[in-house]
Amino acid sequence: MSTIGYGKRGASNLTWLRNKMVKTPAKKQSTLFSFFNKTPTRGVALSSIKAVETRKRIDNTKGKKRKVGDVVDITDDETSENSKRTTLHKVVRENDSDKNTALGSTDFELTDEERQWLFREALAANRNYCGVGECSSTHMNNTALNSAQSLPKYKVTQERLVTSKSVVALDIDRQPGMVKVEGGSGDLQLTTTSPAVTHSVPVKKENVISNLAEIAMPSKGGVLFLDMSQTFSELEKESGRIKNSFVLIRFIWRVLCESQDELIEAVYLLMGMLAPSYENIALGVGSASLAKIIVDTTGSNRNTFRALASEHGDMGEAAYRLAPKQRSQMFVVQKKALRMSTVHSQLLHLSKISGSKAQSKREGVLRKLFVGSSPVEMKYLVRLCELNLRVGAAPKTILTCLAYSLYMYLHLNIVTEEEYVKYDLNQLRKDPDVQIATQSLLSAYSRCPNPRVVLETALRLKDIKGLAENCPLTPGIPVKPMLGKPVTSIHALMEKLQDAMKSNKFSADQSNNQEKQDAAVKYIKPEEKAGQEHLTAQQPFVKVEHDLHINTESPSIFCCETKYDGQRVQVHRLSDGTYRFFSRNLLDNQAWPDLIPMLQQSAAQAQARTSGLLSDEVGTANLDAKAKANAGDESIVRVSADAGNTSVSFIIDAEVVAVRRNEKKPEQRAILPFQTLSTRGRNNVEVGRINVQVCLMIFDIMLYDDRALTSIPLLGRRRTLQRVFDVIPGCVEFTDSIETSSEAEVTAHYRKSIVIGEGLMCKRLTDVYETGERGDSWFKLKKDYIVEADAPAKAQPETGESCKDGEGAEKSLCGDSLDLVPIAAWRGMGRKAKWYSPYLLAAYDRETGYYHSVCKVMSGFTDEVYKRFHRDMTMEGLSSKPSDYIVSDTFRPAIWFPPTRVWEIRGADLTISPVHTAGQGMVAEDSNKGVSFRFPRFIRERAAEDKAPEDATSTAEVVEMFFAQGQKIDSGIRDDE
DNA sequence: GCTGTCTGCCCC
DNA sequence: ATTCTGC
DNA sequence: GCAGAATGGGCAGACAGC
Repeated sequence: MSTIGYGKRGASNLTWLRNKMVKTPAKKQSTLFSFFNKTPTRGVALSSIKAVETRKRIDNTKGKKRKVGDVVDITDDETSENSKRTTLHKVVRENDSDKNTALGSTDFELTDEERQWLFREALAANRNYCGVGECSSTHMNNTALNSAQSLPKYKVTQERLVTSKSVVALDIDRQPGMVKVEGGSGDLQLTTTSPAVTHSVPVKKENVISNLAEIAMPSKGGVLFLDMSQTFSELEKESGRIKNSFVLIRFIWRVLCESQDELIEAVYLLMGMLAPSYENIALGVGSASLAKIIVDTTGSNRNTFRALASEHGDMGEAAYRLAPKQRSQMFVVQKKALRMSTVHSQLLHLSKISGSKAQSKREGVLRKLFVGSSPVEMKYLVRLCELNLRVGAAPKTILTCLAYSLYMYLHLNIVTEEEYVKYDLNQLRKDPDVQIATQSLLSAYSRCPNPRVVLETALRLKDIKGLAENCPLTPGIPVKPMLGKPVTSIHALMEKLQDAMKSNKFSADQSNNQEKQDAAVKYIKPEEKAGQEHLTAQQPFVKVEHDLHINTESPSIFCCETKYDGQRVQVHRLSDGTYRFFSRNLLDNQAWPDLIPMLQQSAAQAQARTSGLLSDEVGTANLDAKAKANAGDESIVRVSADAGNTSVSFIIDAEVVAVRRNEKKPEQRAILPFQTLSTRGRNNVEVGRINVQVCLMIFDIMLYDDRALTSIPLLGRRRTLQRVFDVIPGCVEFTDSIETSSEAEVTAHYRKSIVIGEGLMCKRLTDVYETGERGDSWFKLKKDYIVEADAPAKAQPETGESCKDGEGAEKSLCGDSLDLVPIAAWRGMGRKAKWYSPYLLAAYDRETGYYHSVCKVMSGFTDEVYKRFHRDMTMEGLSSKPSDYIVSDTFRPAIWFPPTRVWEIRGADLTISPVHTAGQGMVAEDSNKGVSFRFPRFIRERAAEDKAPEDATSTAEVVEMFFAQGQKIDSGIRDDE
């Protein structure tokens, strides 16, 4: 008997065999083949053992005339034992009344080519679409049963099984509920267990496959999803970034050479994406439905799956382990090799499913994919569905590797294996030319985050180094926003800014670059005295002129802006006058139609002001009245348009905040908390029914009138901004900012900013807008980052207590922390699978003696601390929830703890919580809502003698603190004038 | 039509 | 959002 | 210092199920 199934095979075996294969001349491969049959490599072992039993039985039947139902093995040629020729015998029902199954008898041999191919397939382990073999009827039935049962919820009616001895091809066709027999004899009857549907599949003559190669070989070559899955697998095993990047480079290079038509899909999948983010693709498949589908398609059950997923901290791994590995033992199972483009299009298809029964339709699509995949493929299909590959290579790494691969392919013209292996990738890494190419691609992507555009541009131009220039900023396509880096004290901030000045970015090189990149802007290098290391605060150091005639000179080194607690938006106005809004993560954001007339007004006023055309109509426009108009109402647009050309394109960076702006008394106008903003509708927002008013706080401009401003310094961009927009109080404003070089002024602005907003942003005025994230020249300072010792006002006596506001005391300049009791925990996922994560924390109600949950924490623990807590607290663990713990019953932690510890937890704000129970009923009218903690993180464990659980922050204190900050927010009136 | 559950390259 | 880890 | 990973609170929206 020879059976080639598929299954997990040790890498060493696989490699060894593969090498053997490559090095063995074709003639000898038949020998190898039989060796393979008898060698219990993992995954074939089971079949091999059974093969022995089978062979014995066959020996007993020798000499008898074969009848239908007899077992004929695939053995070495019976007539010449030594020749090792392999024959497949097919014995089928002759004389069968059922015409569908009367097939006649066919014997055929494997050609060398076919055998070789089969061998390869077997070696490829999970390229599973080929399994050849036959066995005793008992064995066959069992195997068939197993095979079929491993399909989603099928069971096989045994007595109607195909009668042995045939090459049967099952084409599952990735159709749940559809199993098609393409060859063989008899009926294959499969019954689904849920729902109860029976498929009786007659084996038709026309489906008999006479040429094994025909069925077994993939329709075309190229790089398959299997190859991709194995690449992922390799990445996960290794931790070295460089080593892994070589694996990726090779893979992408292979795709370039062998499957270029699928390159884009491949790159998307590698990046864990399906489309540019601004296309707002969402699969609608989360962990719950994924779990269900995995359970279904592996024929497993919920508890087994859960246990496995929890043990490994990974649903993909659980799927991998549950996926049937012996599926094709007795069949030649042909499933079309899963192609990367198929995976991509099927997943994309998921996102397009909506409406009633959407869930089951999505499950159907996924089932098809899963059933048609091998374990490794399944593992990464699961990960892809989670859009979280976690193989240590996120989009940026992929893009870097893509640049290398493209470089090798396009610039070095490496297109064959021989050429490839000759190349030293380590050498390549150091090549300045390659580095330029890499930077160029990354830069292109950050300005045009659309893999398809970048790739197609590269392939069209056959060039990567010039990619950046050929992927310009485009209104309508979001750019990656600059992000701020947290700093923990004003002192640290000043140091960073000074350091930044020393490593002066204003080298001659850069200014040349800027001139090249942006012809519209002329940058004049600051005059430098010979030998001067860096510029001092006293001298004007930036001067930018461009054709907006903005004179920008400033003695200041940096600017400080209030950081508002709202939502980041990138606003684009296209030259046709349409507006688009993008979120921080570059999603197309439909939530702000009411901003359109405001911006239009602001731009029109500015235009009128600067061109001296300010009309009364524009100047006195009652925006509040107009803002209530529908977005489609052109009144404002028309009025503004009269004032000048307001369809000039722009891209600006801003924060949307919720405001109360329509109050008559100015002191009642206010910026509202983030939680209020978040209650606004998200899509199909109708201007007339908006319940939360918003104000746009603008702070940067990246493009104006189709000219990129990203390469001019912040100072120039700020001046441009102030020129092309007018403030409309409560609607469009600039962030409250100062330009300064003095620590005292920074501190003063910080004090102001933590009242108005959530902190301070500090930026060097010399910095260009570096789309993408690598330029960390923006710093953010928030109250809760600041540690006590570094607080600007050293008003707090050193008590060892956390930095908390005392009653009546002046507000401290550092954030809140709570002393909470860990009462439960879940098991971590991924790299935290060995530990508890997150922990559930509670405050103590001193009146009732109950513990009420406040938040979960997963941040702030080092691995060591995780280890220690896991070790110690497992022993303390309780199997069920103590009755004095008041927590939402939707929480199902893995373990509960007695109240023995107190942890200091730091966070930003206290929020009204629909799930946490501390202060329940005391903070929101007519509701049972409690209080929770935003951005919680673990700081340290308090010594038992220092603080007992009963001394932890009480629920009453939590409520008190909530109201204390609430007052602050409500009274935080903007200084409108 | 109401409620509960799940999802989100969600927003922070 | 925050934070830690490996490179 | 970067890149990656693992998670926090809480909202609207979309479905499923009654």
